[in-house]
Amino acid sequence: MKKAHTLHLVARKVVVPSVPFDFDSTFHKPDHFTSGDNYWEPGIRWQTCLWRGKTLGVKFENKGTRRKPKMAISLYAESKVGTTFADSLVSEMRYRYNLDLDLRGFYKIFKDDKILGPVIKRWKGMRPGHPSSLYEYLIIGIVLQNATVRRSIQMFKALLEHYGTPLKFDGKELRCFWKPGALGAVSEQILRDLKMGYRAKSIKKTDEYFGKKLVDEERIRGEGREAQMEQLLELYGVGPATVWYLLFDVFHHWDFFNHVSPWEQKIYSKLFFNKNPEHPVSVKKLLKYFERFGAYKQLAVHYIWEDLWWKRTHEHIPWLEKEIRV
DNA sequence: CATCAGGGCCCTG
DNA sequence: CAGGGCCCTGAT
Repeated sequence: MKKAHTLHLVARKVVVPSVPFDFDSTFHKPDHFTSGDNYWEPGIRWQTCLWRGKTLGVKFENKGTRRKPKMAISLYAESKVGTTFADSLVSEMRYRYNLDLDLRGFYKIFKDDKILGPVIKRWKGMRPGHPSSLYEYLIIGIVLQNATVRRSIQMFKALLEHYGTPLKFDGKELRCFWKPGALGAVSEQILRDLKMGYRAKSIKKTDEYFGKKLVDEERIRGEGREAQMEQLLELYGVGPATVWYLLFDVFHHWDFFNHVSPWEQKIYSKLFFNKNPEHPVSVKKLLKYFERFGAYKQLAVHYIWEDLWWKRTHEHIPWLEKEIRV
């Protein structure tokens, strides 16, 4: 087993997110299952981050309130980092967690909506977002494919345990993602032995492609949705389901909703139509229903989705347990 | 015990 | 452009 690298506090920055801001629902998504690269408790999130080739520990702390947001970002590294580096990391986090997102338009339209209104009230200030780079998200997306939650977690943990770097910082020991290309010496068979199944090929190809720096995430961010979609679909192992996740989580499109996977279909059917999983509402009908949320349809469903998962953290929901199979 | 579908995608015909 | 095959796992 690899020995953990000990990191030291090298920078600390204060960040003021846009108003309103809810720290916990932004930095902890109960449906993003724990995998050993992050840890959350109310008011604090620890995570690892591979940024510009460095393996880092990052700690986010809530130092404000919904209406007067303020937070601290502490950076832990093996050796000193420059101001430019620290600033670039903070700016990346602002992007990934949507800390500057203006939600006022969304709230204004839907604050009195029968379904969304109460949810908005509960989660006012929650941002969508995802901690991963495009490469990292693709690996996660691949292990999500055609697998139940439990199996996906098992696959991701196996990868992180074998190829991730253990980091020790601020009393936590968490694993950091490997560099794109790091799986070059790992054969497809080895990945199969880690029970990746046929996904092994996609993981290999993705790693090889990103290792050669054939994808410029920054550049793709600057492009329009259609162009982004086209390029993402060209990647081996990426189809409609994965692209739909990517466009929301990595590229922050709130208005795009064209795909519903089978388990989500069952959950939406219950949530929006009170239909049991044995008789789910058709995908077509669900998509049509989401049209009511207009330019915010994906964001709206995210709010309702997260509301459900938070509910699950303090309440047993039998029909949901049956669907997710953690 | 055997069989089968699943948070999809690729590839073949 | 429809559908078979794929890894593994848990449900039946």
